[in-house]
Parts: sequence; C-alpha cells; structure tokens
Amino acid sequence: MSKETISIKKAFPNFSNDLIQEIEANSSFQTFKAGDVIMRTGQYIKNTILILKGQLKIYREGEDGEEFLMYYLQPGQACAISLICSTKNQTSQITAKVVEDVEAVTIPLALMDKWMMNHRSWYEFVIYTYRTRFEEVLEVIDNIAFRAMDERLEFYLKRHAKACGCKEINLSHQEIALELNTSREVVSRLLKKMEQRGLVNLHRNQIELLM
Amino acid sequence: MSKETISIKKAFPNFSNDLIQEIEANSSFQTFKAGDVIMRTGQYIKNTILILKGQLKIYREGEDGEEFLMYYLQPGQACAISLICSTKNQTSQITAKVVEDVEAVTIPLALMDKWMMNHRSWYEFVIYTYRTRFEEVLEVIDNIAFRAMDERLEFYLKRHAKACGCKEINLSHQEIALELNTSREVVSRLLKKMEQRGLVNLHRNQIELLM
DNA sequence: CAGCCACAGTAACATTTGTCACACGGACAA
DNA sequence: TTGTCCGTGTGACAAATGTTACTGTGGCTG
Repeated sequence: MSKETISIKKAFPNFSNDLIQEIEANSSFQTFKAGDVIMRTGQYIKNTILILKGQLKIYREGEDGEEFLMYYLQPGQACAISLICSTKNQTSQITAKVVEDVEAVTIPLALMDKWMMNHRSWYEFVIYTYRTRFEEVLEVIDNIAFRAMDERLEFYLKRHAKACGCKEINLSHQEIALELNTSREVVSRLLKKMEQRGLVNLHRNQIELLM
Repeated sequence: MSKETISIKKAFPNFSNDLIQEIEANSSFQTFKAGDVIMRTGQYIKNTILILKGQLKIYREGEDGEEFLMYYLQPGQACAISLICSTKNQTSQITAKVVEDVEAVTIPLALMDKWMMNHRSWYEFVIYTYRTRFEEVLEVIDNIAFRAMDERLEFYLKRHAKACGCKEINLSHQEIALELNTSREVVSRLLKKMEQRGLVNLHRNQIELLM
C-alpha cells in the first residue's frame, strides 16, 4: 500500500477501498505552505480539495478587502463550496488561505457526479459535508446577527482553541480584528475587559484562555 | 393527468415523468395558511416540502425570540435544510413561516436517498438547491458582516420587491425591524432618510420603491 | 360621535463600535 | 548602545444604533 493510500485512509476512514483506489488513480497530491491562498473569490473552481494534513481557513471577502472568517478546514474534510460548485462552471464565492502547511489531494470536478452515483461512501461524505457546513454557517449568522462584539470575540477564541486543540492562542490583536471585521483597538479593549473578568491572561502575541 | 400532476409539472418542469409519478405515489398534498409556522427550530424533520404555490420565509431565531430573515421559498423550490437533514434524525435549525397561502407536497425523508440514486432529475434538483441556498446565505453574511443598517435596509427592500414582483411593499416598519433584527425607530429613521434622498415614497403600511 | 388601536414621526439620551492620536516596552538589527 | 518596528494600552472623540418617551393621525368599532 502506497504512503498516499495510507494517509487518505487515515484522514477519510469511511471511504471504501474502491473509492480510495479511484481517488488515487485520478487525483494529484499537492502541498501548500502556510499563508498560501488556495482559492480566491471570483476564481473558477476546477478541483475539489480533500485535506490530508494541516489547516485551512475559509473566509468571505468584502468589497474593500475586508475579511470575514467563516470556518476552518481540517484533515478529513473538504471544501463544501467546491463540492457545491461542481455541476456548473462556477466561480468561487470565498477565499481559502492556508493556516498550517497543508497536504491535500485535488480531484477534477468532472468525477464528482460519477462518484456520487457509484460510490455510496462518497455520496455520504458529500451530503455530510453539506450539512455540517451549512450548520456552521448558520451559527456564524447567529453570531453576527444576534450577538455583540464581546460575545463574538469570546466565541471566536473558543472556536480557535478548539481548532488548534490548546488553550494558548498565538495571534495578534490585529489578526483577530481582521477575522471579525473590526479594529484592533476594539479587540484590545474587549480583551482587557475579559482579562479583568478573569477569562483570559494576555501576553505578547498570545492569549491564554482560562475558560 | 390529475390536477396535482399538472401543478407539480408546472412548478418543477425539470422533473422527469418517472419522478413525478413516484412523488405522487408517495407524497401527500397539503395546504397552509398565511401566518402558519410549518417548521420550528428544534423540531424533528420528517419530511421534505416542495412548494407548488404561495410563499414561505425561512428565518433563524435568536435565544430571546429575535428573528432574522434568511430567504424566501417560492414555487419550484424546496427547503435546503430539510434536504440536508435527510440522512440523520436531525432537528431543524430554522423556522419556516407562511407568507402567502401555500400549496405543497410533503415527501418522507426516507425516499430522498433512494431517489438521489435512481432519479437524475431529483439529484440535479437537490444539488442545485444546495448550491443556490448556500450562495444566498453567503450573501446574507456579507450584508450583516460588511454593511451598515442603511444598506441592509435597501437590500432588504429590493429583495422583497423582487420576491413579490412589484414596487409596493406592504409591510409595517415594525415587521421590517423584526426581520432585520433592529428596532422600529431605526427603520423609521432610515426610511425617512431614504425618502429625502428620493429613493422611496412612504405611505401607511406601504413603501413605494422608486429605485 | 367617542374611544381605541395600530402605525408612524421624532426628540433626547445611552451604549456600542469605529477612528485618531499618542505613549510604552520588548525584540532585533545596525 | 541606539534606533526602529511591532504589538499593545488608552484616552478622546465621532458615528451608528438601541432605548425611552411622547405626539399625531387614520381607521375601525361600539
């Protein structure tokens, strides 16, 4: 068994052996460096990307270059948007940026439809991806529609901690401000209040979560 | 050809004859009155609903009963959420309320998977629904993330006019405020400004769009 | 007609968020 | 060491939005 097969199996344990063979025969293995932008708003989507290793963030871009974080992609996941856009020659509505170096396989969109019909495990994966991403996006809407910045910041920090699996968040206030589409000063202000409430400890380039 | 067959054919022209026969054999025809709540946050989803006539609005509910409009459903459409939740015994994340009296067919979720495999036109419909709803939700995120209330109000009015196909919007300021999750006074204020800019004419219970 | 009610307008004020200006300290390089 | 960034903290102010309170008006009903 090739090294690649093993890592696909590991990241996507529910895929059938048939499917994994097909993936290997038709996909290309790629790596991306932290900071790379894999997909950009307005670009045509030609491939679906399955993440084997690393981490991506998916965000929406405003007209004046503002960012707005939607969610993270991790090993065993795929970009719902790229799955959705498959049928038509669609342009991407979002931007994907590498957070941690990524290993991935890219699959030509043309195969999507075929696999949906022929591979039960692929079908289930796609439906599952749709569902979970849709739910995630609904949660994002809740946050910006119903909650003020202080709650959103708290939510953001918790989500980040969960994604990286630790309580130390190594981000500058500026970076956080970008992802929440607010300003650094506001983030500093709110973090200071959180520190006073005993929810975090603040260090240079690091926020220690106490929740 | 039964009356029902005709209206399904009309609302869903891309469905194959086979599929329509299956729908008729397995679905139940239902009507709902304006104001009815068809689906509510937290409820289990047992059916998919295909709209034949009328109009629904889908919104998200906040913890304190706030509403937040996501999109409208019209004839020829189905609730993406109900399609998505199909596989698992999922509870609804949204609420659906009837705007104009609705005629619809409801389909047991159990058939979804089967049809996905056996009916190409159903498969395409589902994928198309996913895609368009996802895009719509992304647009909603743009609005609340990047735009101030005045722009959101403008967008809301335009969308509403489009949905009802006319330039006269028969809504009170209070109703609009609910859907945008703001207060009536704010809506009044902004509408007044829009009137001064010559974008609308204001009447009792009616807003006339001049854009 | 009188009374009631929903809708709309508006002033005054509180709160939240965004913006500008500037100060401080650590890290690092010349 | 000195100077230069970068990240952070903070005060002062502006703008947008939420809140409270009150007014007027039209339509409906008893």
